[in-house]
This record gives sequence, structure tokens and C-alpha cells, in this order.
Amino acid sequence: MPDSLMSAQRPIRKAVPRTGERSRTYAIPCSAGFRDQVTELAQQRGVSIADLARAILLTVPEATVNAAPDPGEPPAHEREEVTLLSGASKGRVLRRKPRLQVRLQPGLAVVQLRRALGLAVAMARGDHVVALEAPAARGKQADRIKALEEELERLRLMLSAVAFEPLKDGVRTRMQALYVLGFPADAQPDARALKARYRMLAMIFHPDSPQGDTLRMGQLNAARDLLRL
DNA sequence: AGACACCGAATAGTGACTTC
DNA sequence: GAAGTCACTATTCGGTGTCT
Repeated sequence: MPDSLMSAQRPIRKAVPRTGERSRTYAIPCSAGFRDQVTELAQQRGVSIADLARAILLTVPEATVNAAPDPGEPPAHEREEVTLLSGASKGRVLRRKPRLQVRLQPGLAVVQLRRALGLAVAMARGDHVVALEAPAARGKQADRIKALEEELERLRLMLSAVAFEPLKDGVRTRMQALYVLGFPADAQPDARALKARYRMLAMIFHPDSPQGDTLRMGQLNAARDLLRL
């Protein structure tokens, strides 16, 4: 499909604020077959060819893009004729390589773009599944998550072991208030120690916390009121 | 409604290569 | 070496969507 026919169905575009860097046009030499596949995919998805390339470059690790097969330059015999429609050279016929033309941020390589588009086509066909992160990194992260989950479970167990057992009839006496705050029945903690203990336990049992417990929080508050903290 | 931003297509300009 | 061809990049153009 020559360039002149490629404006038939324009995809819907959104205005995106400028990033400060002017985009540039990339002419990507490729076989006509590959160009048609890419164009068809873009039309199917309702995006531009530049969007396809951008999506791959943003989501797929660079190493994966670089390792993807290059769809390659067009074969030597494959050339298309383009007639200049205006300007000083109006009517002049150019024989040139079939190509895709996209406008993207500067600093990209044509081969990189062709590989990215090839990857997009392969992924759309289901021929290629891309891991968004390198397997090694993914494995490491999974190990870390597992270790953290185990640690969290240990902490939960420890907490449940040391947390006070809620009183059946609530907090009515000073002794019960001391029990709820984790002091021995005969302890004589001063107001400062009592306040500090209340705050620490409230932080743990507050309903908004991950270990929140309304019953225990209610009894903590009752103990605070009874001891007039 | 008009300004703005983006897009792909079209074209100009230029340099490398080929042919005579 | 001059002229022609080819292929590339840069720029321009017209169309379209978004924002104010």
C-alpha cells in the first residue's frame, strides 16, 4: 500500500502535552507485506503505527525488543513507485523501498522500531508471549514477596500470642484495666507509663490498622477512661 | 470558537553510489 | 568527472482531537 493510500482511515488520537522534546519522523524500510501487517494491526486496534511502537517500547524490556527478530529490509527487487503530486518536481516518479513512516521522540534506532513493530504483530497473532520483566528479576521479586509474607505471618502469630484476651464482661475494675494494658495486677505504673502503653496498644488494635480489633480497642478505651489517663 | 498538539503523507534537500 | 539514481532526513501540509 503506497503512502498516498495510507490516509484512508485515520485512528482516533488524543492530544498529549508536549514533553519538551520535538518528535521526529522515522522512515522504516521494510517489506510491503510487513508494512501491511503493521498497518492492519494498527487499524484493528484503532491506534496509530507510532502508538504500536510506543506501546512496545514502553512496556517491553529493551533487551527483549533487541532480542526480537528483525523483520528486515525489503528484498532488493522489492521497490514501489511514488509519483510526486506537487512541487517543482511534480510528476516525477520515484522508485523506493517500501517503508513505514512514524513520528516519535528522537534517539530511537530504525532497527529497534522495526523489531518493536514486529514484536507487536507477533504478540497480536499470539506467536510471541513477552514477560514484562526479566525472569531472573521476577524470580527474585517473588522470593522477596514470599519471605515478607512469611515474616508477616510470624508477626501475626506473635501478636496473637501476646495480645490480651478480651474480658467477657468488659473493664470494670482497676485490676482489669491494668490487665488490658498488659501490667501485672499488683503493678503501680505511673501515668506516663500507662499513657505510653495505651498509645502503643491503640496503634496495634485500632480498627484502621491491619490487625484492627474493635473489641480489644473498646476495652483499651474503657481501661483508659477508668484509669483517667 | 480558536489555539494547540499530534499524526501520517508528501515533498525538498542532500549525500552516496552507479553508470556512461 | 558529470549526470542520473537511490535512499535517507528534515520540513511542510492538511486533517483531527483536545483543551480552554
